[in-house]
Amino acid sequence: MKPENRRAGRPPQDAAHRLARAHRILDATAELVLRWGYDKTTVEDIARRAEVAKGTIYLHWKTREELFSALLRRERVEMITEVRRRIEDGPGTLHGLLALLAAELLSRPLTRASLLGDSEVLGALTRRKRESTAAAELGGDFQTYLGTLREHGALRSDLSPAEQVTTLVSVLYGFLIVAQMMPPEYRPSDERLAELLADAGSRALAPAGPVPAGAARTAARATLAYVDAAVETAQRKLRVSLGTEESTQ
Amino acid sequence: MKPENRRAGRPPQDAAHRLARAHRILDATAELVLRWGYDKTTVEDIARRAEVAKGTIYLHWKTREELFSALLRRERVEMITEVRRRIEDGPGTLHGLLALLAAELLSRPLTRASLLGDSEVLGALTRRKRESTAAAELGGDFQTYLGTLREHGALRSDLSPAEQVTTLVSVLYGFLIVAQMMPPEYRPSDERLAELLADAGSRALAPAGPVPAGAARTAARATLAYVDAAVETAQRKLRVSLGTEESTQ
DNA sequence: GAATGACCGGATAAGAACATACGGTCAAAC
DNA sequence: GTTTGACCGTATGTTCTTATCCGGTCATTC
Repeated sequence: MKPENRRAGRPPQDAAHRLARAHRILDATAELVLRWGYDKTTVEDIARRAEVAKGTIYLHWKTREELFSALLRRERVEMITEVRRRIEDGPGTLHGLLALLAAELLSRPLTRASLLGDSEVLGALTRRKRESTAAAELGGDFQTYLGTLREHGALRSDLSPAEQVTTLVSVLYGFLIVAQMMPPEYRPSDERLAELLADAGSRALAPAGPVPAGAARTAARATLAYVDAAVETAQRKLRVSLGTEESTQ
Repeated sequence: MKPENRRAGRPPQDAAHRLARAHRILDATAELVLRWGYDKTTVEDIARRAEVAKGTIYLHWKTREELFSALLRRERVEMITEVRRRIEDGPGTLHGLLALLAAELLSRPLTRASLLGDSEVLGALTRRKRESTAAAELGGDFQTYLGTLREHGALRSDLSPAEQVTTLVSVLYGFLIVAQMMPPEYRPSDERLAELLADAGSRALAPAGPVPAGAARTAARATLAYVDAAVETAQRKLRVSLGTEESTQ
């Protein structure tokens, strides 16, 4: 309506520009959500901060919710990629993997909030579908990973695969939630917490007898393979959320 | 006002009758809270069901909240007493203690709700003072118990006492909360869950090397002593809540 | 004294009427 | 074809007012 539109339309915008713009929008979203929380962050706020029109956001995502889903998925990619990068320095054990995962989870407010169902930050988004939560998105590959470790004697064999997953998830959640509830003066540092968590988790699944020769090497390979797969999965889901790739289902 | 009072006043009521009546009121409270939840259960409902007048309840407790506190404390006494009874059949290990505690917690709706902060059942009571929650009421003795085990080589010594408590509390919470979140078809049975929990908890604190000779016997004695102390503590707090004993502080 | 239940007042809910905000659309501008 | 932002309808607050409820008290009864 207004004739003095600053600049409507024009440069056809190639794919690279489109992608950069999507990330700019996600940057703005992350910043505002961390400051005000999901409930109080409006699409218009985001548009203003990303310096695009509101309608432009809807050229990328069909609904507000899909926008936030993309944000969480991008965070998840960053997290698991960082784990992938740092795991090469370590021994490639379950213990090491848990410690890295915990440390990364603790240092990323959005991912942590999404995992813990922190309604302070994520508001109504928390109460939504639990299926597509971080646990579920990375959980599928995880069970097969544990299965591999078990087959090679790197894990105890008297728990079913499902029970092993339950055990690890419980330990993970337990430490994160309890730490959050503790008064700060009693709370261990994030590094120490990651260590305690990894310790408890790996001990819970440690094999009864001595580890077979060569199991360490096999385990390290399986761990790396799992993390690689998890990175791949996370990236694929992110590409779907960014419209870079069609959803295959 | 009404002249046709069924029967006001009379039998001076000795202490035994008083106590029996207090328990009748608590019975009624438990039943109604389990059915309707804390928020929806009124003092008048309770009075009606316990067949006393509303004012009579205030002869026992100064406020509604103190009444519920008494209820939770009574539950806690029953729980820990049952643990005390059943632990004599077992080996008196930390593993055995955890398994019994978990099993009892899982089978007692009110205690479980109070521990998990289940606002479905306990409503506003959940959001109140976290200090006097089950964890805190039994936690003091617990840390000294773990200290004893550690001194005798029955626990690893590379975690501080506080870290040991944090670890066990995290494992306990984690299993209970995660189980509650799982879809029922994946959830292990309560017995199995208690077993997994006890396994994870005891392994997390297991000593590095072999257990010193005689440590098992010492540990069993310490475990029994702890449970006895916990029973004693719980009973004392209950007596305070029932007006049987003055609060000493 | 002991027990009762009518009664009190503050808190909370229910309802109505109104205002605002926000997710999502689309005709117009380039 | 791309981008925009005014516009739409609904969902969500806000501000009153009114009604009900319920924790706690206490004069009355035995």
